[in-house]
Amino acid sequence: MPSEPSAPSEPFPGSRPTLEAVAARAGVSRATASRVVRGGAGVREALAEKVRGAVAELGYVPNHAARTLVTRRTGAVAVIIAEPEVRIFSDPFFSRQIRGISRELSAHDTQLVLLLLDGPGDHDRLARYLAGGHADGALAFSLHTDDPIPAIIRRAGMPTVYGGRPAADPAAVRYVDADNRGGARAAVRYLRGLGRRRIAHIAGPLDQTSALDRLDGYREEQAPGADPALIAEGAFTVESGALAMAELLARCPGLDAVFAANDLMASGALRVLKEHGRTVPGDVALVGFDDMDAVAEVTDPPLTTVRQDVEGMGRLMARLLLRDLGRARPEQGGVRPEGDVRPEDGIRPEDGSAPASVITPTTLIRRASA
Amino acid sequence: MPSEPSAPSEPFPGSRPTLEAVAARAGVSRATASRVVRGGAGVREALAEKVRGAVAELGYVPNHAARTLVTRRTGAVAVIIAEPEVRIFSDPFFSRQIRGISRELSAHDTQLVLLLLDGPGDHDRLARYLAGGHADGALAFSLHTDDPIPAIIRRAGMPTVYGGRPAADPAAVRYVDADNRGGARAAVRYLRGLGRRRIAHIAGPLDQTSALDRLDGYREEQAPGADPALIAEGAFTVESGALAMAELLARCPGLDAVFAANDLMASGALRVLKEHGRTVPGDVALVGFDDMDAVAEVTDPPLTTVRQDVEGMGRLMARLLLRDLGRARPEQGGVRPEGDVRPEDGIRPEDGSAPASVITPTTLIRRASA
DNA sequence: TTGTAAGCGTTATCAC
DNA sequence: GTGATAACGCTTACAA
Repeated sequence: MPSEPSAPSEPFPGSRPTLEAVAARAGVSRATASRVVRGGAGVREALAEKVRGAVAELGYVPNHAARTLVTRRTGAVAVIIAEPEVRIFSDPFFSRQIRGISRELSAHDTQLVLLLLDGPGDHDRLARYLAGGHADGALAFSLHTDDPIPAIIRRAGMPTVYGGRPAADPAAVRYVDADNRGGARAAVRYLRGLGRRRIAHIAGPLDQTSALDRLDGYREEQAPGADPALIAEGAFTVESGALAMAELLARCPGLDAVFAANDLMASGALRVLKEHGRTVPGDVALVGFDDMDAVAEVTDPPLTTVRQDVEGMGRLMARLLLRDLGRARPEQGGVRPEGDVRPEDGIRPEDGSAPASVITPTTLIRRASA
Repeated sequence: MPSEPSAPSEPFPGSRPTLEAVAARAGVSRATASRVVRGGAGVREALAEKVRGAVAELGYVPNHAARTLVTRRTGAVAVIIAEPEVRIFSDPFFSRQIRGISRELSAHDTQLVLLLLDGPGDHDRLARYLAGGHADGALAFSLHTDDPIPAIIRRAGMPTVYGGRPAADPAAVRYVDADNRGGARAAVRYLRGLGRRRIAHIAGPLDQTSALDRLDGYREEQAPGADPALIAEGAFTVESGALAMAELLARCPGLDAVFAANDLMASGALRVLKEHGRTVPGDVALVGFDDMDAVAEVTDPPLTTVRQDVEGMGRLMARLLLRDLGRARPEQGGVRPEGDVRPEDGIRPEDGSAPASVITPTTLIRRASA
């Protein structure tokens, strides 16, 4: 005997209506009801209409667990963020990226499960989570050279896209990164165009590829044989920028420009420059990186800086992953093999090898500091 | 005939081992294997040991969907953030709160599903999501007076805790909020203690309770009959703060202090004060709110401001919700009825009525601007 | 096109 | 204590 002879037109308090109830209500089999709920291909319109009616009256919503159990697809993507450093949350970088990711995922009815790892203790949890089949794919941010997380993810064997080029074996994975090197070059070139000749650099922590790439870009635009004393390493924080600046002033009192690897460090540098009686941009021109508006627009003077489209990068990460999951966006037109990502989205890395990673462009934003 | 006669000692490539396989391997029934996997109460130690061995050898991880299907518990909590305004992501407020939430949830093996709503178009998606039984409870941030989201959540009928006091019917829901009024009072009191007498206020958008409460606090500490022209409304952004400051200077050139409802507006105000030739804190003392370090430590001079423990508030939200879900933390000691939240965590609202909401304390952080 | 029925991997209710 | 066995709600061959 099938469930209720006649389902109530209002959803039950507590237990939600099942497909069985919808089928009964519409006078069809569960199979047909299921077909209609999933798009209705191959069902006579008359019946489909009845089923849709029943769905509406009953307020039916598919049970996700049941569906996942049989399809083996969760409709969810894990976003993995390791945060050994507090820094991550004192700048809006991740927020922005996540917003881009979220937008793209929800456009494809995919849920975002956020995994914030607090330290090595959480690695087990991550492994268990991925193994448990909670998510169909993963988006991860590669932070440090020696991060064990990529290995854990690889072991889980699910499609993954990284945010930022991983330090280890970047050719083996898919990633989306800003054109850090190009952005740095543009910054230095701009300073040179201003007539500056003794351009210092405050680098980020050199176990992160973004910091390394910016340093590389800086070096490439320097006059050959430039003084290595013009480079100081910071940690992407305000304080470290201040420290580095003090060090640079001591070593090279004659510097007339500074390119800092991010805005936070630039703001620290700015403070120290003022304390030492240097005017900005008069005595020293200053350029940052990130265009983190909460900082760059707030300093005095506001920072000239290199902008990266963080939200766009997030969207791109999600899009790449969805493609791997076989859920490329339909409204985007036909999906060309390896072609979902259009030229405007970024620049392909030279190698052009298997996992098509994407490098997104940066722009120099002129404000008052240089 | 049951599945494999003898399971392989290495996990299959592709399909993961099931409980059935573990049971077979250990020579017990599926029921017993299940008991062990879930804690092993009521199973002879010898057998339990065998099962644990099989689990380890096979690399067994429970299938989440199957478990959810029968227990009707997902082990996930939805975190709902509406972001009509870009502001949300240009300040680290949500990032911090989410980190607190994440920490508490993962300590209880609960997943965080992030729902970022991009506008009214996403309301359907939210309703469907909640109805689909993806999550056991919800954490939401109430942003505006007329937000329809609370109604949607209520209709879904799941335990919910709000971040920030909702404008509508706050007594009907559980929430965690900072002591905005108290913080504002402390700020103004401090300015008065400095000998300032014409203290202006740059309020936040008055359709948010946080802005309202800060305004109330300001008013309460003002000398009775203070000039209402000393109040200007902003929008929690740098630019709006600048605009408000210009307006205030025009209306009340004699002002000697400003209390801004957040740091971003304070920084905008600071810029305008300088442009008008006023020194800070010499001519005008300035106090912000939030202690958003990326801003408060970066301005010149750094901001004196009111700090709220955002991460702690996030943790508290999660803890309250977990309690409602019957998953109060064990290591916290016995769970007293309505008593999981200790006094140090915050101040109970006066009413003391049913949904025990929590108000967390604020602290004045002295820097150079006042 | 539509219906029947066999799972999907667990948990939970019983007997034993 | 332990083991059959019936759900849980859905998708999907396979038949009709």
